[in-house]
Amino acid sequence: MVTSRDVARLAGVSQMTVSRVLQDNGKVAPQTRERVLAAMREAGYRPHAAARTMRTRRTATVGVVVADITNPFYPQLLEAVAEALDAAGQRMVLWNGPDGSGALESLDEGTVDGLIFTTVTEATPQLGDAVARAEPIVLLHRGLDELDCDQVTTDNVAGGRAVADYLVATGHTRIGFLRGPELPSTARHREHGFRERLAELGHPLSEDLSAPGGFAHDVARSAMRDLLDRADPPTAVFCANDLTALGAVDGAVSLGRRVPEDVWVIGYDDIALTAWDSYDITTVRQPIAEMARAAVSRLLERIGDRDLPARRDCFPSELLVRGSTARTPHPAH
Amino acid sequence: MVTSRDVARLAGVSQMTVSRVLQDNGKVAPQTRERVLAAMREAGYRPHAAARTMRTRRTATVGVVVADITNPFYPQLLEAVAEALDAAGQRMVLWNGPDGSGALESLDEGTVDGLIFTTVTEATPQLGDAVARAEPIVLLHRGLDELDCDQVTTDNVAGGRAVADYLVATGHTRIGFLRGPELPSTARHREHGFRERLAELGHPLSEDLSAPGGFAHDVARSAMRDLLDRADPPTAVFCANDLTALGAVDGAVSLGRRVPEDVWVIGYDDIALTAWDSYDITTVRQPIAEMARAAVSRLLERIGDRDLPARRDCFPSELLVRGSTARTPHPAH
DNA sequence: TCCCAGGATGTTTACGTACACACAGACGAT
DNA sequence: ATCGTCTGTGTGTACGTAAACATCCTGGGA
Repeated sequence: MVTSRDVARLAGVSQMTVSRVLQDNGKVAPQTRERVLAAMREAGYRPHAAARTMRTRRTATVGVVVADITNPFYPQLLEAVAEALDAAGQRMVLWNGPDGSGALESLDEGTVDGLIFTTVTEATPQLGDAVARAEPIVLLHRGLDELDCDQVTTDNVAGGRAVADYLVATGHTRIGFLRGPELPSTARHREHGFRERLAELGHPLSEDLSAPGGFAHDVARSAMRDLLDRADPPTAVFCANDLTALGAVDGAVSLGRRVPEDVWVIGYDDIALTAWDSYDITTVRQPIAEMARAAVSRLLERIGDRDLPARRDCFPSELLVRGSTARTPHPAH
Repeated sequence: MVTSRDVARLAGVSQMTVSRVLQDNGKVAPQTRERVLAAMREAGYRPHAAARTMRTRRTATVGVVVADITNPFYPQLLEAVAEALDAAGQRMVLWNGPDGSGALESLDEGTVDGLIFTTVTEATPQLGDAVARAEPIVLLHRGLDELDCDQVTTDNVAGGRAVADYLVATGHTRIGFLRGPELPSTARHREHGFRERLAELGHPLSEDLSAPGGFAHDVARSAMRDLLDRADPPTAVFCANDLTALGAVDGAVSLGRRVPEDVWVIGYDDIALTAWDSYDITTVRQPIAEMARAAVSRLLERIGDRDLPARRDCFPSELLVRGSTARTPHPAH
């Protein structure tokens, strides 16, 4: 292995001067710097990351936690996060799975400088402790009301309300709902806004048309089949997220029902798939790339200064009407 | 920060004894070990990863390179890789993008112990050098014939041949092909097997029914539209991968054509989406989880002993017939 | 009873980098 | 001429862990 000492010897300077050239901030005479750079190239020198980390307490690495990478929403989010991190010269360690404890351990071991959680469901003691110690942690996409830390989310309540407005305005009265899991803030807020606005408009959500859709395709598919098999099925179904909406459409398709002729379907997230011809699903768009960039820059700020006050960024969302709803007049029931 | 020295002081032993307890291999008396473990818990001790790496030259971290994480195939592969790494106590650093040079640099800086490339397209000098230095590198999914390193792939030639057999046996004569990019071994081998077998069976692929489908949905969609808009369109189209097949189906749907009544579509990879009702696409299955496990265990072996001879694991693949082909009799043309 | 084997534990040091500090030389102000 | 300042560079050391080596102690065999 080639060390900075070897480079120093080759360039006829001290090891410290090599280090200064490396950091590119210290004062080094131009011709000395050139000599050192030449020696580095000649020796094929690469600084040893662990040694640098040892001194600086920085890893240039950020951890990202995702509950389920096979949900197409997360690859889209991850792509944007990865791009922002890459632009900032940071590496990305990925944890897949509902349990973020591995990531928190890594933070304690100094393997990463900070963490982005995209799928928190509750403020575990471990997470609460880390936040209390002012560890650099940003919640992206899903938030936690009770936790005082940086959070980057969208206004899911407003999104839910927008869907309610839309469905009532288009004349629906038998409105179904495939709800998500109980804990994620996204699912809770969407449901809350949806229910609240429906009630305000005089069409409170009928409990027998509300079914657990999970955040999974197969769960949503069978829930949709159950809804459609009733004597008086819903004319429109709002789904907790896009993956659920895809499942709902497939549930309808599996029964020979047509969307939107027999039933309207609305999702949430605007994953790429929903725009494809076979699905063409009305959904609520989140500004994924902007959110990812905001989360990354916020995290890097906090890594630089842990004393910053926690901030909550809430991005707007937008209803995108596609073929699963408006392109056909709503069937009268 | 709590160090092993603090723990040692608390337990009334030397720092080295703490280190021995940590490694769990050295000889430590049971009651001493208990005392040390108690002190660790009391102090909330976490070993400092960088310091350990400094001494052991091991990071317990593996890098994974993926060209495009939004292609649903890769999240499925990544999920399996992540699970296998997690089970082995390894962290995963992810690089998204066609360029793996960042990962190779990380290897040089000692940030990762080894690399898994899932989407190599060519043996760049950088990659060749790393392999020549016996760096732990495994190619997963896509291979490189000319590179002497560990590779875990499927028999894409056999897969291509199986599709040719199937289409000819079911009576197709006007067979279309949406080819993938030129470089990836998967695309090349599938095409080679497909062409070869078609020729053997007396139905060589007609060049005017072969179109560039890329490995992207939108490219495939418009290529399919072009094919179907011809005076004498194909009765079946084989696509370079599933994402391409999804695009092909959507291209057909966008023209009001029906699958399989108007045209058959076959993909490759068996991503979860292809089994969903709205697509229901015949495809060639790869044993994704097994491959991921093989790649991980192979990489860890090589990290342990760089002198192992390079090995190539080639897994079998299997044609899965679904609704995009066989469920309806092939229309006579 | 003595000695030695072998297990348990301690001491010293090195991994490669960057920080704190020291110091030499150049140059301008007094 | 003297002093102080500033720039460029070198010296010593510390980060936290684990390897190598040293040392202590216990117990069993002669």
